[in-house]
Amino acid sequence: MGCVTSNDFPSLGGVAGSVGANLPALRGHNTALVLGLLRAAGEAGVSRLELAARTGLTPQAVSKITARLRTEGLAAEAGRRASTGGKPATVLRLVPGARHALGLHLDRDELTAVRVDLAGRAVAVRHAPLAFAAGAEQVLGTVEREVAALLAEDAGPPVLGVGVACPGPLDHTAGVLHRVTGAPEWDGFPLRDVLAARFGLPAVLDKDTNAAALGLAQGMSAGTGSFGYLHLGTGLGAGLVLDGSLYRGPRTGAGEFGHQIVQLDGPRCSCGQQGCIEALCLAAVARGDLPGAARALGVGAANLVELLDIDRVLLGGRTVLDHPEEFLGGVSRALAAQARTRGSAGPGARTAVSVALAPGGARTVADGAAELVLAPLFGGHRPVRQTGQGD
Amino acid sequence: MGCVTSNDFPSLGGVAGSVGANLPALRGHNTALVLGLLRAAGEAGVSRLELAARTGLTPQAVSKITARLRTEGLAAEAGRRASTGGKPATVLRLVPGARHALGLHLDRDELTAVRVDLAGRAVAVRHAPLAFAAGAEQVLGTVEREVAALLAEDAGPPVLGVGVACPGPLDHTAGVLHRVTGAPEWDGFPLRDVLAARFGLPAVLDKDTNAAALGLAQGMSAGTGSFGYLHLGTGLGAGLVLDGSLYRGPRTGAGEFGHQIVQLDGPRCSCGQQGCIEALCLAAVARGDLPGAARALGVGAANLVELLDIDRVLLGGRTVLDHPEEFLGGVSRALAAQARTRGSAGPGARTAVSVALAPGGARTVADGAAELVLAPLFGGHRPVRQTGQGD
DNA sequence: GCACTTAAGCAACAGCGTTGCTTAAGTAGT
DNA sequence: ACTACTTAAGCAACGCTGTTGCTTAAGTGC
Repeated sequence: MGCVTSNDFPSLGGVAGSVGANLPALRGHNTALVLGLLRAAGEAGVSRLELAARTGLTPQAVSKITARLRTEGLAAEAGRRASTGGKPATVLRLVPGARHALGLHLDRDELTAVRVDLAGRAVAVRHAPLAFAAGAEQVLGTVEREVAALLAEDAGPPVLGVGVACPGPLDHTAGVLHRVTGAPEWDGFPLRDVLAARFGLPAVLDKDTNAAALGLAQGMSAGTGSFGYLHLGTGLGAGLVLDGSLYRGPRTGAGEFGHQIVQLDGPRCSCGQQGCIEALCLAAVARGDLPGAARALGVGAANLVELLDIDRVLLGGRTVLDHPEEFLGGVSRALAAQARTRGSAGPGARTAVSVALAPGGARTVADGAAELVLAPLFGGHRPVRQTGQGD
Repeated sequence: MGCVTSNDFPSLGGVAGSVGANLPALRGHNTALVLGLLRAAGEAGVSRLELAARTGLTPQAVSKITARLRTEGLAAEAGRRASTGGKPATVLRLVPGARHALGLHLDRDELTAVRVDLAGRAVAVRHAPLAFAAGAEQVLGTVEREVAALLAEDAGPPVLGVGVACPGPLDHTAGVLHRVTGAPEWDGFPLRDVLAARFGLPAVLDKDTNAAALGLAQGMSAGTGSFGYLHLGTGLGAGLVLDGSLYRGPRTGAGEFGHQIVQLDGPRCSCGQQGCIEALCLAAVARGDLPGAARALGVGAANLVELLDIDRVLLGGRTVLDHPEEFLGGVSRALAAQARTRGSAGPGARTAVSVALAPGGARTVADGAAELVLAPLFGGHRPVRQTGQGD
């Protein structure tokens, strides 16, 4: 019988149900894979043979793919490696400046807009005050002005699209906002399509925490692996990257970390429930009890680690950035305490999950928003089952 | 029997990076997709044109694929639909009896072994007492006897492999057990490879909760979607199906639901921490306070729903099965309370997540273990990039 | 300077889904 | 009955994919 194995191709996201694959899809998959490896290699570059080894494709296939990428200007040769006894390998690198993407971070009181290259590095950054609650027209005006400024950069490469990150809740698939706290008139606003129409560019909408997590995922070495990004600002939310890809949940509702209940019958939260992490954290911060806030956050992080087996916890958001030491310390203490309870011998033992501040500081979300546009180019690094070579 | 070797069940994780796809992979993907749709259609069957519409492939491609499946005996024609103005459609159905798979549930005191067909229906079931803590040789002897009995079925179809479900922790990728509570000698035991060698069949090892969740995922209508399976027996664990595929985490550690902390400074748990759901639940059950136990479980379920945006919660395990009404009621009350706090107007509104007992009763895990073998055949229903792309 | 090793490309090839057309098998109108 | 139309499905040719076999390029080591 023929081999009946499943092979997954990376998702473009939002597609309902499973979809068959044809030759263009195959080609796109492999191209994205190679581009992703080129990107991950960064300045150091990769040789064709290394690409072949990592993708499982034949060297000849890699040669064909990289030749296409070079003619499109996305990749270039960049010197040679030292010989290892034979012809020295030619190093290939991504050409970061071949394309750009825009990232918008619409926060409650500020807009951050970035123009990034294919490596995800910002080549232009703009800030502007914003009154998100002031209504659509005013906000759209500000957005349009800042984006126009970024697009006006003289003779830059093609811009692939605009990634837009907002506070939730919203629907990533439909590109529609839901009832933003304190700004009811946005409920149901099709922000993605409106912006796409105004700029004549593809647009992607996602929650700020999701965008940040996606951007941070790019920075991590392993394409696979799981981590959580915890964002403590005016509220508390999380972005989850599971097995190397952003998990949004069926309704873009995943990552509502703030209203995890960690204290039965605890203090009342603004959401109506009792004992939510967010309520505990914000109350502690308000009364100047940073260790208490950090501890509440740490317990939530420990729960997250326990439930999802994640490798790493990254912290961000204004409140965290205002007091980085306290929060890092509190969370890592909570995770260390948790790790101590999981036996310390045998192959099942694991050390405490590492905690760190999310790199990028105040620009984490905007950079991540641009990544919403870039990520599909690079295949999302999802593990794919190896081929079942015919009989 | 062709290509069904242990190579067909590669460790899905652990692979370094992503893998390229070639023509056999493409073919395997589409074949699995079609097989999955045939399975989902069940007795009713599907026409070729419907398959084409759902996969996005051309009718001609579907004809070729289904022709291959028919010659392999995996699919068959089964009558015709009523005409809708033209030639009536030919109905295709999966031939469930074409292959079988075995599922083993090794619990602490009992072994359940099933032989299932391609539809996942049990065609033979065996039970045997087991002393998991009594050591490897004794357990393996019992397993071998029961499996031999199942394999001896006269002239059955080829058996694709053996799925093995155990209490955690363990490593699905390596097929190795970790320190099972109360049975330290199992720590590091390569159960998967030992069983594969003894039976001469591919074997897959996973946690009982994961196996159960995988099996339950098969039963659900939508191939995509997320749900959680909560298992309350001697311990408390969870199996997570996210976006239609089982989430195990990097170290098969996901789903450690029992030690989610929901009460800061709560009662001490056997794990060393305080306020774990498991501790609260078990203590409540021990003192006959079923509503209290159900409430603790409900709060945990609500946290799960909030964090992962899941569609559905399924309950199982002995303790739940002993008092189904109490737990169903308690958990659904907790979820309803949570839903009330999320505004009730606008497109973002969602009704309370549905709660139900996991179908299958005491055989949920064993059936799911068999599904560990079957699932790769059917493609896992993962969303896949749409065709075309181009530049 | 010869043998060897490693890198990469050229050309022919097998196999995938697609396209264009044909055949099969019904319904609906006259 | 007969034609026209609709829908389902197969046959044959095709374009394009990654693969295979071989050749060329460019180093190292004795």
